[in-house]
Amino acid sequence: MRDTAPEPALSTQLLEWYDHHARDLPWRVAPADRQAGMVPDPYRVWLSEVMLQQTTVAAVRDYFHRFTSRWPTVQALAAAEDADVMGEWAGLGYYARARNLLKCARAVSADHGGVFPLDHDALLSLPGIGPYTAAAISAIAFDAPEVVMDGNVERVMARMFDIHTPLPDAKPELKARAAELTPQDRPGDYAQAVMDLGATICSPKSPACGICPWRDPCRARAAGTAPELPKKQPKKAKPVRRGVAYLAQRADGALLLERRPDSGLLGGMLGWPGSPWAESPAADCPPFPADWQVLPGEVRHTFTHFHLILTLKTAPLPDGPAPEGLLIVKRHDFRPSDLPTVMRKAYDLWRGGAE
DNA sequence: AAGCCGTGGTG
DNA sequence: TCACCAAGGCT
Repeated sequence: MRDTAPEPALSTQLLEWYDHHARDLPWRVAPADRQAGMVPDPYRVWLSEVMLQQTTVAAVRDYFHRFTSRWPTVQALAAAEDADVMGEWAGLGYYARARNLLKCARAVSADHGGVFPLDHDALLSLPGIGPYTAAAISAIAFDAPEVVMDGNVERVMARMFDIHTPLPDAKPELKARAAELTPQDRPGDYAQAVMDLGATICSPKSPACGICPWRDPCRARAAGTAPELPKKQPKKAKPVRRGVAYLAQRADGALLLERRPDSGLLGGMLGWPGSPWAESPAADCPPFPADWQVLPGEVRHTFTHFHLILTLKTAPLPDGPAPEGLLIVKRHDFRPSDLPTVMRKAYDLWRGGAE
């Protein structure tokens, strides 16, 4: 079957390019080392792939180092406290990934003896591991000939075969094309090679077709359509929402925070108590009665599907127990780096004004 | 099964 | 400034 593949040489051309141009990434085994018999650690492959979901290599690097330094194995991660993992993930975004990361580590630890399963369907059933990540782990960690489909591969395939069908309708055809090119030999390196190609040369805006290892066979390059592919459905405009956040500090420096519910926006993360975020003017619903002072300035932040303008109010926090559902965090237990970015911006604006 | 879910870099 | 974009998964 592989012998009748229409373009048997293409994967080889790409692998030759990868052998010389593979990026040096902390979770990666270099092609020369891999061919010398070195094997990637599935834990590191899994952790990196989850972090890389919808996230750039540049943003992931430091997080990956901190996580692997603090939790070197999946068992160590499985034994971690929820709040510690959410705190380490703070700033990276898509916080459901962190919650599922812990669930997955605990499932691997409890149900699979601390070893990531080789079986593709077993991987797919784990929390936070979908079609892409299951294929990526199988290919990269186990060198299995899985078809790895992500945004890079979709773009590269759309250009290689000059496919103008808009996403997501084009997905089945793009996957079929990708499957035709996936080799039996070195599928793990091949998967990383296509993604490296998409991230460095076959980039979204201005692809560097002149130095592309696939410039000759690429149909979009020949047609001059590469920069406009893949076509995508237009996206909705983002509405503006407004809200109020309340920053209260006790004389000894302790702060009033909340642990957000596990589901929904910023689920499971620390944050300042506040009003709901709505398109109508922000309601005023302070966590306790006080003479709340409006802070000069405002916090602006853009989420996936709306812009947020946040007004900050401050008041002294009285002694005594925390209001219902809220959390008093002592000065020395509070780390701004535990906060998701919008909450960090609020803290920075407040502290900046205090100095 | 479309909508929800973060963030930082880029042009 | 602002829309677009990234090694997607869940519901």
